[in-house]
Amino acid sequence: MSFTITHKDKHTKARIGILKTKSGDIETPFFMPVATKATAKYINSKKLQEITPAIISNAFLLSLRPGVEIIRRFKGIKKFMNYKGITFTDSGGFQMYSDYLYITSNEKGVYFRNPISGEKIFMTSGENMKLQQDINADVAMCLDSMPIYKNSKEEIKKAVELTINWAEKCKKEHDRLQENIMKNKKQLLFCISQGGIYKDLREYCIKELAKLNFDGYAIGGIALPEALYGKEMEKAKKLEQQSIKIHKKFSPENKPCYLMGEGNPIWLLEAIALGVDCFDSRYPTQSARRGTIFTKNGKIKILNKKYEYDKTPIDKKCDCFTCKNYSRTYVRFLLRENEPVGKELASYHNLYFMKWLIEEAKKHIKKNTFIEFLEKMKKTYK
RNA sequence: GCAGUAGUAGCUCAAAGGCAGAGCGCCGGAUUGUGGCUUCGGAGACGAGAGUUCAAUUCUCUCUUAUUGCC
Repeated sequence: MSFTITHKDKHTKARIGILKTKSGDIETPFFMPVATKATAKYINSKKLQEITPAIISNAFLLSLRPGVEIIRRFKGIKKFMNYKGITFTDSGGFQMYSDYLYITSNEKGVYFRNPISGEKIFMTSGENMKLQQDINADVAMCLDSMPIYKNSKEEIKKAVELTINWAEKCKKEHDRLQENIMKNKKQLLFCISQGGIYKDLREYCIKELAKLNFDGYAIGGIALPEALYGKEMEKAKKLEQQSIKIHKKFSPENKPCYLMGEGNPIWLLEAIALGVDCFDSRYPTQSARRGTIFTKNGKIKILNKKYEYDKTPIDKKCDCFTCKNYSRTYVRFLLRENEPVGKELASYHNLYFMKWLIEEAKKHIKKNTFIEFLEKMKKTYK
């Protein structure tokens, strides 16, 4: 058993668990920054190790550059980037969201456009498994078909069918590829459910996936609120939570649940309350680079004029490297000047905040006070 | 002193006898399994005066400022 639940909150569905991987154990819940190209932008892997137990990279994009052969010669992404935490790779299914990269797909696989050479690439679900095995992260993700909000229900249903079809093929091929590997050295494989905001499609998709005995069950395609639901954020949140509830209801209780793409601190906590164990997002790092900083009192826009003469740290209550050493004025100036160090300091802080957030959440789950923590954060994190 | 050229947004420049635009800068909002480039809003201007005209920022004249050349 690769996942063990060690504590269940008495008042919500929040829980603490241990996920065993070939690189070691990781306590859930946890948050992974996105390190698409084997680095979180502006944060090197050693710094990353200080502030996050896991990262997720992108197998498809890494296969374009530097190419799988290079990573294979390092025996995998961990040694390639010299990161000692837990690593995940995403298949590249999410890149169907990108008009620039995605061409089309069928039951066998996906056609992508190589943005570097312009050539058309066809990748089967099985080839994707081989690719992720070569990159050798601790956890691989199934190739899934991610529908976008513009799609009709018919199209989303097709995406669900394709996702299930590929998941079956991925599982089979992954089992075959890992066949001769010792049990504690095996790469884990998580599937991803789709279905957009449609309850029946979500239910159908996760029920089918639940039959296949994956190591983890991810929820895909819902954490892009504006793209998915327009500007009605409250409605978006409700729909997201509805999807999570359906997913949880029909997925195995004793397997980790991964909400893909969620990086909004409060929404993330609410997802934990529903029993989600694992998250990833570009949001903290991307926001940091663009001047939105997470603090214990809420998001601030450091580029706003009111911080021009603010000599206090980004977050007075934070003891991260950035907050211990630098003022808002300075970080603001660097970001305005587009200086890489500004992006680094801001990104480091936002990731440190995510680490703090998850650690607090875990403490409260262990004390059965998670619901109070959630309510407090909702009030103070404006 | 004479001759030429130019005065349009904070800056660099457009256009047009009838609603004056852009880029940069400024102010604010978005940002969620990151190819790359972020992106979307907002505020903000016709050097001064007179004349021609239904109508002038535009044409004419005077002044003024800047700039170039010549004496």
